[in-house]
Amino acid sequence: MNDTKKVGRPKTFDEHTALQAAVDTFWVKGYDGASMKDLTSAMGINSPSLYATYGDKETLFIKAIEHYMGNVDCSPLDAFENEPDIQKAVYAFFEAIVTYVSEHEKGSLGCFLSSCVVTCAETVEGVKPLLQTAITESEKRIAKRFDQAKNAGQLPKNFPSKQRARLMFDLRQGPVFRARAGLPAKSIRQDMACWAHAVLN
Amino acid sequence: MNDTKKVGRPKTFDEHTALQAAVDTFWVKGYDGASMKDLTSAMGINSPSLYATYGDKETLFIKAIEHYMGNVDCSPLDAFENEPDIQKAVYAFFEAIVTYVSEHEKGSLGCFLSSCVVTCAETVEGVKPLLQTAITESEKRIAKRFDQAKNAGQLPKNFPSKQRARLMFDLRQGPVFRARAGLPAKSIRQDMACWAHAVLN
DNA sequence: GCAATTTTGTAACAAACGTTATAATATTAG
DNA sequence: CTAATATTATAACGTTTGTTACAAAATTGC
Repeated sequence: MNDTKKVGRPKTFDEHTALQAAVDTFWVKGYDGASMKDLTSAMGINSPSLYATYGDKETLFIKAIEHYMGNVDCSPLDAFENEPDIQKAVYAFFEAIVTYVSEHEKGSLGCFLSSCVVTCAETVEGVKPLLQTAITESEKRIAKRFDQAKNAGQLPKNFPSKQRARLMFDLRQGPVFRARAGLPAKSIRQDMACWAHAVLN
Repeated sequence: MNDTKKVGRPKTFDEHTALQAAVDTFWVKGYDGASMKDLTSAMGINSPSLYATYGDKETLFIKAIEHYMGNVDCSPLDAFENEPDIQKAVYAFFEAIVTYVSEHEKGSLGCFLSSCVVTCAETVEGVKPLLQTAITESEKRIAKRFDQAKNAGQLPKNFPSKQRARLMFDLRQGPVFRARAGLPAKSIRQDMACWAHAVLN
């Protein structure tokens, strides 16, 4: 699609890779806590390149959120969707949550949206709508999987898919908070079987 | 206790009131997003008074957290502890949560600890231990109330108080996140009866 | 009333902030 | 090879940041 030959010096960095580095930087330091110097260093580019490619800091932040929402694999949701047995799928979801929030490759803890972006919901324009979209989209994905299980006879026909999807989403925020607070993964994991049980019964 | 007469010009502000204003400012703007000018304006004092009374910004932030943990009434926990019937108490807890996270008097949304402080857990020294204490203390208060209900015969003798306390705490983080994202209180409230049911059964 | 003491308001400080002008560099079109 | 163009790197811009001297103001003890 975008293979039209362009005149001029070619970019020396990959836009998506650099944007991912921005996500990781914001994730650890927060929007206001991450300086442009922090960002350019982590992204491996100079500020003029950053401004030309992504706009100012606020625009970069919005794009980082959109990148996270659209391109980053959410391993807990993936685990939930890919496990055929619904009982095991719910458990796999919570199991994956613990790993996701406490053992992220870049060392950042918790969840980018609920441990970092959330703070500037009231101060950075455009953040709130994105958060709301992230919430509702996640819930839809979960509810869809429940409906599939209902059709497959794995769940009773009156199983309230949407409500249990919201329950699963809300339960998820607990481990996220605990991990960000520095509580060890082991202590968080102890409850996940119980949480899965609460969702299914 | 501290009624020893002191020489010198008397303070023109109340330490606790000003500290509460600092909490509210941090709550809305975050640690890095709140400037010293924001803080002094909200607290109604000049920077030299602030530094003399509370120390630098980081120390003020820690003291604000401690003030919030120790002096601010947590209406959801209060509602939970004061309602004699345990079933109603759990429901009252979640009911109070919705009001607390979406209708705070100063306009700040969510929870100070899980919507604001959490972001700088990795960057501001001393924050993580405080968050961990807040989590475990909350769980202890909830578990204690469950034990009382068990002794009063309102709950079965094998009711897992500590685990359900953690469940209640984790469930709480969902509404906190939703409210901070700007979702209306009405949409959050719809699930609270179900969440209470999940805790009790 | 005078000295001692503590807090106040103003104003300044260096450092760091987000952002951009400028010029050198690396590519393509003709 | 030359002209045109897009991206790079350096360095600077004016603000805002957190923090602190300084002197005026308000109290107590003698």
